[in-house]
Formats: sequence, C-alpha cells, structure tokens
Amino acid sequence: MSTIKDVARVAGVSVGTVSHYLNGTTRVTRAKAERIQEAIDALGYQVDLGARGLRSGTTKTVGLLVPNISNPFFGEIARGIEHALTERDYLTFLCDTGDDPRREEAYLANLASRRVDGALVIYADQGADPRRLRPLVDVPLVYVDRGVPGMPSVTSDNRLGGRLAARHLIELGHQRIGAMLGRPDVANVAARYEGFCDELAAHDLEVPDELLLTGRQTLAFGSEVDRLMRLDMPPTAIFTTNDIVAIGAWQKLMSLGLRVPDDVSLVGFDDIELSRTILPPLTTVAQSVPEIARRAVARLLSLIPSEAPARSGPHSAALDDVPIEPRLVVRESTAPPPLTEARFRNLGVMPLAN
Amino acid sequence: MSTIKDVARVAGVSVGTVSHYLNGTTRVTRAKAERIQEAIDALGYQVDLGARGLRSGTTKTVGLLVPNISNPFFGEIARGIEHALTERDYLTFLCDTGDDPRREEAYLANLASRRVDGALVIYADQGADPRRLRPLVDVPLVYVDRGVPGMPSVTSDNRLGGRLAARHLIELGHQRIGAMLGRPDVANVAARYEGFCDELAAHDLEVPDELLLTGRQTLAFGSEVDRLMRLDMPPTAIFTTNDIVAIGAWQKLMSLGLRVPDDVSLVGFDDIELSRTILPPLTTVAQSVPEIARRAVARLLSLIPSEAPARSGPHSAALDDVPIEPRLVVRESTAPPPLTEARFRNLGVMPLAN
DNA sequence: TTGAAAGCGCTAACAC
DNA sequence: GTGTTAGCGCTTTCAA
Repeated sequence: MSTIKDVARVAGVSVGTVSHYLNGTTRVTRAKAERIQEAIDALGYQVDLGARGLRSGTTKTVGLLVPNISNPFFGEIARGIEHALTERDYLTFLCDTGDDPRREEAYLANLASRRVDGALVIYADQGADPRRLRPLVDVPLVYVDRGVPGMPSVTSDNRLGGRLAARHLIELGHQRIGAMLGRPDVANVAARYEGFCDELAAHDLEVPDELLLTGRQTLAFGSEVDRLMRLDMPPTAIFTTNDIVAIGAWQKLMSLGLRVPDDVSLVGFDDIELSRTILPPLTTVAQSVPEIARRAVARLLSLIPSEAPARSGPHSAALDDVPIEPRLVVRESTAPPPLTEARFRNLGVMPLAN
Repeated sequence: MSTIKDVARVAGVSVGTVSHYLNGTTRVTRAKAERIQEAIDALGYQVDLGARGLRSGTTKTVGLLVPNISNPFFGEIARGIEHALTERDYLTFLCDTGDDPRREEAYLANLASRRVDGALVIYADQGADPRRLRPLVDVPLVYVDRGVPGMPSVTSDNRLGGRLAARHLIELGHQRIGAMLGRPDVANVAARYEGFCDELAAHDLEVPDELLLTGRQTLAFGSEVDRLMRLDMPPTAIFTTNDIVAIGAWQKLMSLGLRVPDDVSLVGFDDIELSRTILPPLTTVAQSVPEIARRAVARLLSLIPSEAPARSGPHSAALDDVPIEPRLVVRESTAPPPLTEARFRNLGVMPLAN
C-alpha cells in the first residue's frame, strides 16, 4: 500500500504539496497537479484516513446505537441515518445494543476510544437512566426516537400522535374504544397514550379499564386482542402504540373470523412499511422516518465543531429540539362503528341490549 | 483527552512501560502496574485506537455491506454478524448499499481508505459482477448469503432447500404445484428453484408454465397470487422463494376468502421472524441466520493475518465454504391437497371435472 | 523489567 | 506555490 511519500516521490514534488492537492488547502500549479494525479493513479494510492484522523483530530466517523437492528422500524431509521451520514462523508459504526444498558455503555466506551466525531443513540429502554450515557463520550451525542428532556433529541411529537389517533376514531363515531399499550414506563409509549386519553377526555370519553391491555411491543402481544373481543361489550375500535402490535392484533382477528374494519377498527403507530401492505392497509400515525433520520444527522453535525456551522442564515429548525409532527394516515383499517346488532351476530354472542 | 504520555508522567514510568502494561506485551512489576492503573483511573485515560491502528497496522474494524438494512432478513444477519464481531473486539462499519452497485464500490473504496481489517459483503444483486468487488480492497473479503463460486463465501445450500420444500409437498400428496419466484437471474433464487424442480422431476412432476410467476421478492409480488388461484385449475400448493412473498400471498388469499392450508398450501424460504407469527404459521425452509452470521465472522477472521489462526486442531468446518444446511420447518401452512369438489366450491367456480 | 527513541502516514505551520 | 519539518498517540525495537 503506497503512501503520500511515494506519490510525492513519483510526482517529483514534496509531500506537503501532495497533501495540499488532496485537501484543496492551497492552489497547486496545473502542471504539478497533473503529475500528482498521474502518480496517484499509477500507484493506486488511497489516503489513510486513520492517519489523517490522528493528525487532524477528526475521524469522520459516527457511532450509531440501536436497540435491535432487525426490528424494521429501527432498521429504517438506521438506514436513513447511514445514508445521510454517507452523504456528508462520514462512516457509521453500527452498535446493536440488544436493548441492554450494559452493552450500551461498553459500546460508548469503545466509540470514545475510537475518537468518533459524534454519537447517535436510540437508548435501551430498560429502566436505566439514558442520561448516564452522556458523559461516557466527550463528543456530541444526540438522542434519537427516544428523546431525553433537556438533551439534544430528535423525536416525534408522540403526544400529538396519540391525539390524532383519538380524534380520528371520535370523528368516525366510536365511543367504546380499547387500547393495547407497550410498557407504560417507556417514555414514547406513555406520551402516545397520554395524548390519546387527553383527546378522548376532551370529548368526555375514556378507555375503560377492561379495554386496556399492556405488554411488550411485539406481534405476540398483539394477538392477545381476543381478550378484548371476547368481552360482553367488546370495543368498536382499538388503538395500539405501535404497528407491530396492530398487525399482531389484525392477524388474530382474521383467524377469529373477525373483519377489520367491519367488526372493529384498528389504529397503529409508526407507519412501518408492512402497515402499507397488509390487507386492509393500516390506518396509523406516521412518524416520518426520513425526517427523523435527516434531522438527527443535521442536529449531530451542528454540534460537531469541525463541521462548518450548518447555515448562517435563519436559524434552522433542524438545530432545535422541536419534536417532529407526526401525521395521521387514514387507510382502510378504520371505519364507523358497526351497528350493534350486526356485530354481535358476527361475534357469535347475543347483544346485551338491542 | 489524556494520552499515554500523561499516564506515564503521572505514574512516574516511561511510555513504553505503560504500553506494555496495556497490551500485556511484557511483565510489569506489581508496584508499577498499580501506579499505572491509578494514573489511568485518575486521568480517565482511554487508548486512542486510531493511533494504535496506525502504528500496529490493524484497526480492529470490519466493513459490512448489506443491500437494505431495513429488510428484516438482512437486519437479522447484520445483527448476528455485529454481535459476533463485537465479541472479538471488532467494530462494524455499516454500509447500506441500497442494492446499488455504484454505492457498493464507493463504500469499498472508503473502507480501503479506513484500512479495515476485512469486509463482509452481501452484494447488490443487480446484474453487476460481484467479483469486481474483490480487488477494491486488499484485505480479506467474504461474501455472505449471496455466495460467489470460487471466492470465500458463507451461504445456505439453497438447492437443497428447494429440494426439501418439494419433497414435503410431494409427501403430502400435492401434484398440481405452483411457484412464485424472485428474479431468476438472482443466484440464490435460481438455486432454490432448481433444487425444487430437481426433486419434482425425480417424482415425474413439474411446475406447469401457467403456474409459474416471476417478480421482485416483495409483499406486493406475493399478492399477485390471485392470478394463480383464478385459473381454471388452480394449484393445490405454492412454493415461494422467500417468506416475504409467501406472506404477501397469504394476505391476498385471506382477503379473497381462501384458507391456508385448507384451500392451498404455502411454503416459504428463509424463516424470518414474521413467518413464525402469522396465522397459520408458515411452513418454510429455514436458513439458520445465527449460523450464517457465526460462520461468516469465523471465515473472515480466519483470513485476517493478525488473528491467531482460528484453531490448530482438526480443520474447522467454519473455514471451508461448505454451504450451510437449511432445514424444513413444517408448520401449519401446508396440508394434504383439498378434495377437488370442496376446493372448487370454495373458489366459487365450477370444477372442470368431478 | 525498563527506558529511550524511531516511526506508522498524515497535516499544518513555517520559511522560502 | 512549494518544500521542510514537527508531531498527532501509539507500538516496538534496542540497550541497558
């Protein structure tokens, strides 16, 4: 592997000149520039970015901590982030924490040793305080998706998302509404459900205790939906705090011979790709993944000193921690509530009242 | 950020000694070792892995090229690989190529500049010759999932997988069998279908032209299954070259009021997590993702000179390119073919013959 | 066992 | 514009 020295020798110039040519730090005469380029081509020279980093103090690398890269939602975020970073000439260290706070800490220590220029973290939502991660690296750190109050965060307005879902169901005429929640100590889940209840309350509605299910945000949890549907008075609509749960519920409903939205409406959250392709396509609160990714990277870069301050013009929104507005995507899993008679017949039980 | 020099000064020893202590290169007297450790703790010293890499010629990093990290199958592989690599103290550069050969090349060039110790690649299956990637880096490169004959590759025995699927359907008594394939110029797809046809042929069966559908391996393609089911003589079983397509088909079938496996059996390929959770759970040819990941990393490390030769004992299978045996996972999407009369009634068309 | 010193490939300050 | 050179933080001879 040839070095800058070799290039200099072959081109008949000094290493300094080659370096200037490479970095555009100074003008280089046309003639020398050509000779240098020829030497580079001839030798197949490639800069050693590690050496450059040692000298310049900036490695052009960023660490990305995700709980589980095989979860399509995180996968989509990681993809967006990685692409945005690549565009700015950064390479991404993938750190799959498995939602384990200990692994999370180990990764951050390693990243610190690697002198990454920054870190993007979707923290492990297992009770450990996300703030403890901040001091583990002394470079900019931005929390993504799962925000941390008072720290640079890029997240959706989960509360608003919950409100949008509720409003939609209310407008369709639903009154008996159930909910299937991820663990409520997870900040995003809590915010979504709070927003949902807020909006309900504004219309003198609420989710009755017997229509509230809590669990992990998995397909398996979603399939517990039958516990709701076997009640004497099943809900006419169900809100779930993410799409995976909604899809799990939908599968179970189908297997029970219940139709969505004819027998029960379903609203999800996230808008993962799968939601668009199931039948009927899911009405859901869409988080704009590309927007989250874009903003996360912009925010991080704005904190990296070696980056030109993003823009001198009007203070860019990307630099603040304004939560990203989710939007309701109405598809075909929601409809007005079924007539009482019809649905009880479908469910194979007698209505309590006609 | 403090350096090894600071540690040496505080501990009152030379940098060389600190380095030896850090790397265990030489015994260090108890007293000095303690003083060094104290200095390290006091200063919060962390080695600069970049500087170490420059000097030692090994960066302890590996590049991972994947077509699309938000595809759960690749996500699972990436996850397994990243974990295995982390265990061996390597950090992973995530490179999402978007199945674009040009991006693929750009990434490899960048990785070369970063002096990674090796690269793992699931190449972009878009017609570009995967072999062209080999010379772009001068470190070990292992092809994963999508193998390349004659190059270090870790893949499943796709041909065998196809055979297993066929055998299963034959044993159940199916004779009229359809198939939904990804683009047949994709090596893995071709191998799966060849194996499938081989086994069929061994039993004097074949997939008639009108029961063969080709497309991209997406949910959307899967939903074209109705083209098969609307034929005068629809298949009693369908083989798909991956689970995503099978799931797409399954969704469409449900929406048409057809039951799996009552009306038609479905066999997938891959065994992604989702297959286990749909209803009925999918019969599929399982690729052992953990095994692929483990083997890929073992193979790569075996090619990295700075790694101790994996094991001196009996030549480890992990070091060869023996394809990994897939296994058939029989779940509930397959059953004996329906009686002719019953199925034509279900499909709402008249049987051609009784 | 320890210290001194060279040098990995590069950038940047400085002198010309 | 261009060349020379110090030095980024570390490992690794080589002597002692």
